[in-house]
Amino acid sequence: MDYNFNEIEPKWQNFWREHHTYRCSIVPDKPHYYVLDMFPYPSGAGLHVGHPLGYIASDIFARYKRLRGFNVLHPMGYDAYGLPAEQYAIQTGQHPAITTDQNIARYREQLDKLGFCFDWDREVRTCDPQYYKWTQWTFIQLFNHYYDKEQDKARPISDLVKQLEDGSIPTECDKSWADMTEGERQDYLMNFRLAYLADIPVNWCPELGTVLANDEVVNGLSVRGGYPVERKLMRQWSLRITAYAQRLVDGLEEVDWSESLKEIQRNWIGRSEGAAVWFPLDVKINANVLPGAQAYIPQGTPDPVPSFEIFTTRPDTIYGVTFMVLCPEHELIDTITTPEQRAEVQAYVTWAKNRSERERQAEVKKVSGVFTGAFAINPLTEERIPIWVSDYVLAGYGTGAIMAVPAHDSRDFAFARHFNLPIRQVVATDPDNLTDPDTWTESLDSKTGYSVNSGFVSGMKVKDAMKAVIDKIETLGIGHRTVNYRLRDAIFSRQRYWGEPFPVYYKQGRPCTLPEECLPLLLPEVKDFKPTATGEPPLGHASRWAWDEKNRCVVDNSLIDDVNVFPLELSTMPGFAGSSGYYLRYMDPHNNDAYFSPEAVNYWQNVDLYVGGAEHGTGHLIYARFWNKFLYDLGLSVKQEPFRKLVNQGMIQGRSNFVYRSKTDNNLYLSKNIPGREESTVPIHVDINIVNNDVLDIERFKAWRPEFANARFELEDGKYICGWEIEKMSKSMFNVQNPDDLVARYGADTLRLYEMFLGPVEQAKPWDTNGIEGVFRFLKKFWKLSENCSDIPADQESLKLIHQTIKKITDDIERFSFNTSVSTFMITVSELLSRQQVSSSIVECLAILMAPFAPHIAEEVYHRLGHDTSVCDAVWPTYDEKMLVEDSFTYPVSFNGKMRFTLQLPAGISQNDAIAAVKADGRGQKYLDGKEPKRIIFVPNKIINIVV
RNA sequence: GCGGAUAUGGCGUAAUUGGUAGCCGCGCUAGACUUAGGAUCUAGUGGCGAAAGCCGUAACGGUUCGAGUCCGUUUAUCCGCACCA
Repeated sequence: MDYNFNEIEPKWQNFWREHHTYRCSIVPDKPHYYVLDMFPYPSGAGLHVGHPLGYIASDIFARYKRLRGFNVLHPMGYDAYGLPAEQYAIQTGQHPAITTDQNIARYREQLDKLGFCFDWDREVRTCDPQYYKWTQWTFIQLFNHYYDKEQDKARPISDLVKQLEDGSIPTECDKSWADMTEGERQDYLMNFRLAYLADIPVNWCPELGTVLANDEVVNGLSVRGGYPVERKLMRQWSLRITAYAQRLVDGLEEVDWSESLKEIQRNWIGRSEGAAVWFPLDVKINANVLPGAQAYIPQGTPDPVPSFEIFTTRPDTIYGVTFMVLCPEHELIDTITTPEQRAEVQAYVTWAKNRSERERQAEVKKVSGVFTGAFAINPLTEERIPIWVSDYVLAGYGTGAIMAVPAHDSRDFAFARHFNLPIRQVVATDPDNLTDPDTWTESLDSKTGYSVNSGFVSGMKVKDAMKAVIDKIETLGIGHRTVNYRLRDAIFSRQRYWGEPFPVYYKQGRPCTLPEECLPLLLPEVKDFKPTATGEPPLGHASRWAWDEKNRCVVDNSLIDDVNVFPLELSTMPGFAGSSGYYLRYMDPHNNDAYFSPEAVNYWQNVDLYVGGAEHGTGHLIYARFWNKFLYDLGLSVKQEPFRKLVNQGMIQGRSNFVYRSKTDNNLYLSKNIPGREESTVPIHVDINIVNNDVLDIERFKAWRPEFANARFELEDGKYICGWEIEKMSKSMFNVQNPDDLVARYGADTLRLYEMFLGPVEQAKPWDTNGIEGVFRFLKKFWKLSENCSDIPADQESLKLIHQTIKKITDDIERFSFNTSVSTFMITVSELLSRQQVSSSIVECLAILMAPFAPHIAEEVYHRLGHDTSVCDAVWPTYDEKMLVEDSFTYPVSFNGKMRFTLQLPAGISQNDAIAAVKADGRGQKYLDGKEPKRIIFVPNKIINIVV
């Protein structure tokens, strides 16, 4: 009988479904293992062969772990909120929920065909109210907690209020807690809540009446429509992820992730050590009447001095400061600008504030700025330093103000050159050979060398000078050691429809959260998915979107009276909200009383293996770690890090095919290798489905599109050979390979095996359908082997082979080397097939080894060998070291490091005996040429090398 | 610019610890079987050479008895960040 995957695969998929083979539950005394895939956004395009790559790898590992006796949690779900469905709704009126359901159904169908061992009883969808109830719940907790820097953890905001009330901590502003009104107190607390409202600059497009993401804006115009976009401050929810910056850096030490991904996260968080230094202003006014300036009391002076704070990573260069720079948003600007400079400064600030992020980034090299007319005093040298404003200083980092040391910072250098400001060298690699900085073409940014022209630190190494200057600054009380992070708080509001509604209503303009018992707050129906005419988010269209505080329910907007009934928040949460905690929900997905039960989280602990794309390095993987750490502080999750081991599957690129159309004759196509083809033709993408091994199916090509119907061809050897190139897999390049087609032609087992055979999981690699025949042939061979085996005891040779195979496959799976596993299977099966007879015990063992990779055929073979339980519940075979011992070894014999011939010798041979054997061998005599070896390197069971 | 990764036949790749470079598969060549082959099987397949042999893991240099593997310099490609003081 032939290998009939069409019959086998649906049969076992049904069996697994009916027997709930992949359902899992807590088994207290059984070791557990949690294998997770990053859940997909169900796009309308369905899966292409690139998507399942990671799922196949994790499926193999999950099945392997189960065979090794672990209780395996391997769930799947959908990241179902998102923009494409909403965009589609705007265009067609189709409700995103319907589109999403359809896409999920299609995804599920495609996934089911591949034979994954997901426990679908645990499926979650981020748009399901029973799921997003907990997303909203977490938001409320974030709102109701602050970060206690002393205890280094989140604590209830009520604890902070208590401390403010009893005066154990003072307020960080002019007014005391007791003097504040209730409203002022709420505003004050907003500075501490982990979810908080703040005015954030956004890309506002008046014409579209909506907020646009950075990549929806190009050159100050909207991508859609090309309308002008302006920067506008809008009140947005943010998450105070920066409070966790240090813990997010530290946590990377304890996870098993690729070094490159850890590095991406470290860079993103951007920890840098340095000093905060107060620079006094050269003005003779009281600090209290200088908005933006703060008073500090220098040692020895009783009077407070108005001053501003800067951050620097190079305190050692403080003697080289020749100007100061404030960011355009700095609140000191208005205060200190002199009347003569006012007009110019105001014009610059307005211009700078209106530039989009993108414009700013595009013109990084362009220097711009303006002098305020004001001066600061260098606290160490007492020099008067001019204060400038420039947008190369960023508002969101440090204090938005810097000391500029043009000799040793390339940005300051460019600025100084542009505005003709002095450049003073204070660091030199060779202090005895100083050159004139005016002749420099670039600054000396390196931290190696010695301080020069730097008062008491002159002559010190840079590293020592840094420490010395900070110590001095701290002694003088004008600054301190500090750490800054590049990481920004995460903006959590989206002016969109298809996302989680905030469980928030506004009482006299101040946010209140819904009672937890009232969750979920359901996403309301709207008649239009676009922003409202007044520029409000789509939820502004909802007529029933008000909160009745008394009756604790959503009511009609007409009832809003600001006494009992209040307006609800109109923004929705971003995509990363729902994906930040889904791995925890999988542990206990049907719990209606809690996010997840303590029993569940105490059993499963964390994700042991997480598989997904590296593109989430600075998004999801940071947010999820933050989310988890917050839940950890709350005592809910039990591990600081959610994902212990992480594997990034590489992208599968497309392999495009081209035909070559003559430049002079639109109906003439030249085969690839025809001389002169390159100059006389243009390449045109051709659908890879009508090309086989780069040979074009001419009839199908003519039928493909009307413009090719009358095509004529110049062939080579009677064939039309197409060109090819590796590109991104995309519809427009006609190089998308749909897995369904391949499953129909070869079966899921073949596809699974082939995707793994392609190369290392982590590596990016091109898809080439041509090779799939090889693994298909292999499965057919394995099938044949299973049919030809007989119930006889296994011979020694076969036992040795199968034990070698067990060892190799086990090692390979443990180190995620699935491509080499497939090749091992091929070798073993070919070898067994060449035998006269094969014991069915050998085949059974092989079936178990193959079960993680090709579960359908393995299940079929396993049952045919007489089992009536699933191969999933078999026991992973173990190998016996004794079976692997060889009694001889084929030595490569080298002379002067060059391998000359091989010699089979007994395994335990001594060096002397081995050399004697070489000398006795005719070939050995030839290379020795009568001479005595100068040196002999003999590594048992490795190599013999003779130096003559 | 900064950070990270990668580079091996016509193609995807293998060589886990410094020890026979090219396993396995595709493709290609020849042959067998066949009415036929886009089925199956057998043999061959890094380059040069008639052979002996020589050369060969992006390039150059180094360490070593021995380097794809370690070190240095360079080049190319990919990814991330990008005025973060």
